[in-house]
Amino acid sequence: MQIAKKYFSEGLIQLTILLSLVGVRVDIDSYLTGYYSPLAEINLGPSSAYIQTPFHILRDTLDGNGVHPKCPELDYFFASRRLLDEVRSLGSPRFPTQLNAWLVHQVSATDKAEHGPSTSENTDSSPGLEDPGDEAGDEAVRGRAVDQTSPDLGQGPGAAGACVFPQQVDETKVKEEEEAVPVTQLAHSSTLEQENLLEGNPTLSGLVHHYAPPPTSTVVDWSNLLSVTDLAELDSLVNEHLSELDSDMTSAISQDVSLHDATVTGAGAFGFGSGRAESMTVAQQRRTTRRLESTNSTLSDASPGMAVGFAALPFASVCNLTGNVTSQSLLGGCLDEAVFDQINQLGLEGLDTIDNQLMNSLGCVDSQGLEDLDSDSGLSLESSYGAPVSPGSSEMSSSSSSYYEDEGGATGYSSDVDFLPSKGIMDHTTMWPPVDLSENVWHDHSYSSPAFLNKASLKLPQKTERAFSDDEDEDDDGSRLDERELSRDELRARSMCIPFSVLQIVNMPVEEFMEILDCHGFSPEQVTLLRDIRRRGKNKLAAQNCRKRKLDAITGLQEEVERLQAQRDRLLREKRLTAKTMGAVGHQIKQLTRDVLARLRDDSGRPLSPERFTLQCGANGSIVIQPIRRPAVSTSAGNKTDKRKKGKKQ
DNA sequence: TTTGGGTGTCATAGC
DNA sequence: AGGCTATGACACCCA
Repeated sequence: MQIAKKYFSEGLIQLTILLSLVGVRVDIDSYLTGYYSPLAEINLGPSSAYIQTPFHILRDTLDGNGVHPKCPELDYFFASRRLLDEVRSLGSPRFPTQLNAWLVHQVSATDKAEHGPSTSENTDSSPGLEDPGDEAGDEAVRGRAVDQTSPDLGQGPGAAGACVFPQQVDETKVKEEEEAVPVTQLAHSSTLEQENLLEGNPTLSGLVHHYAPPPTSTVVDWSNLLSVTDLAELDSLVNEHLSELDSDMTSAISQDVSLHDATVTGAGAFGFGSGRAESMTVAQQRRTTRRLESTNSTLSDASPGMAVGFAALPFASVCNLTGNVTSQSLLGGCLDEAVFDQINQLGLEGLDTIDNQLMNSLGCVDSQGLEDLDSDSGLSLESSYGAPVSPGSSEMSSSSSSYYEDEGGATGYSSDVDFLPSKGIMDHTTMWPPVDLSENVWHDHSYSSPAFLNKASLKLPQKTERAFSDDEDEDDDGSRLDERELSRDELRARSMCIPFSVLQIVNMPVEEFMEILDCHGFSPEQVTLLRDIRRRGKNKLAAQNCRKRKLDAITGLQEEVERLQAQRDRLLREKRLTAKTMGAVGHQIKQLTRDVLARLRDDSGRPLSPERFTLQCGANGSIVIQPIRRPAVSTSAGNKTDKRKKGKKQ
């Protein structure tokens, strides 16, 4: 046996070198020499191989081949990188693979002498695995497992037995913490070696691939799945709930089989990888393909019917529906309803996201509206309507000369001439200063169109034209045009001998307006008219502004509605896809759980019944085998409680 | 004749 | 207290 171990060790090293040279990640030293759990790698941040080393990029490029494959840092990197690839390729908990290796370890440590063939051999029902080549491969795995086992591994989980039941938790807890990482590494290493050995060995690879259907389309779709880009949010969410799950794992009764390699790392890997998933190279896709095949190989080696490959097919096919798959489909780290709770909370998060986006979008509208509301200027027509300055603005009011500008005031509809000037009154127009007569901008509907600034394009109400045409047919065209443009207030002002235009009255500062009222000796009627003209003029502009803002708000809301509808449709599609994916993952997890439990043995050597036990995964990677609580127990307890309550009532 | 949009004006609230 | 702004409501005009 020592010769066989030595043979396999040396051969493994050589094979590792060869595989590394051709780009296949094989890491033995990382698990034999150091504590480099992927969780620690992630937590350590820059020290993490996944983060710090650029080899994961260089490795996939031609330039990356320049890195020596036996570089120690590369080994560390390959350890985490391989784990990430495994998780990425599987998209589900890796515990079958790891537990498979763990069982190998168990057999090699304790039960080999008693049971002879390894557990994997016992569980192998595939006829192909009965092939001598497979026996050799299995033996190789066993040999490596034994060979790589450090002295303290003999006291590891294998020595502790297949299952650690609750009463053994206290005794083994400390030991588990100390030995979890090495055991995990051993498990991973052995499993990986098995995979890589299968890949590197044509015979074994062919055998395994015989049982692991590697549909190319599925693999490619899986790669597409990994190129999902909308996973960051889900990853963060899942990470949070993984920590919550960790706190809930109060009854750890099994060995730490480092499922966190698949769970936490998986979440972290997708969290990190989602951002750059789009840039996944062809080499990565090929590697992913190879990983998936090797994963299938491993599980097919154990139980073809329960192989992950079969279970992953619907999952991958579901994920094939679109590339926009949420990360729940890729997590698979939680084995219980927490996954679906995360999905549920994902929906809430999504709603929150929608709400936030909606609020942000509405906030823009509101802010704009508030800006308008808070604006001292009642007019914001400067940019929209060609009005140079808001007449009602404080800035405008502070400028004593600005109201003489040619401002596009709204034309009052002079058609409603209830105060038509008489001929005598019209004579007062000669008393007006020339500047007033030259300012025909009163009637300018520049609010609606800047073109109204052009007098030639003025469009006067027919009624106005008709009204003035009755009185001023004999006037020349120029003066008649001026009269046509007079608003009702302008006519009133003229009739009241007020030597100011409406525009002046409206736009002059309040101080100046008050001074005019006080110093010009106007009669009370004239003062009232001046105040009314000013009030109506300002209110007219305010109404124009108000309507403009209303139209803008309506337009903005319509655009917002369209955008939200599109977003809603997209989220609904994602929701449906996520539900399908999670259903497939749940099914897969159930299958894998049954597979794992079928491989485990209790103290009497009988396989654990899936009906009696279940697997729970903690955020720290620990796998807990928990007995299923019978509903009848709780029911009976509930009945007892009810009886007690009834007794108390009686 | 009806209808919808545009506009001015009034009333009112709030600043 | 008075002015200003915003806005709803109303009336009118017009295509």
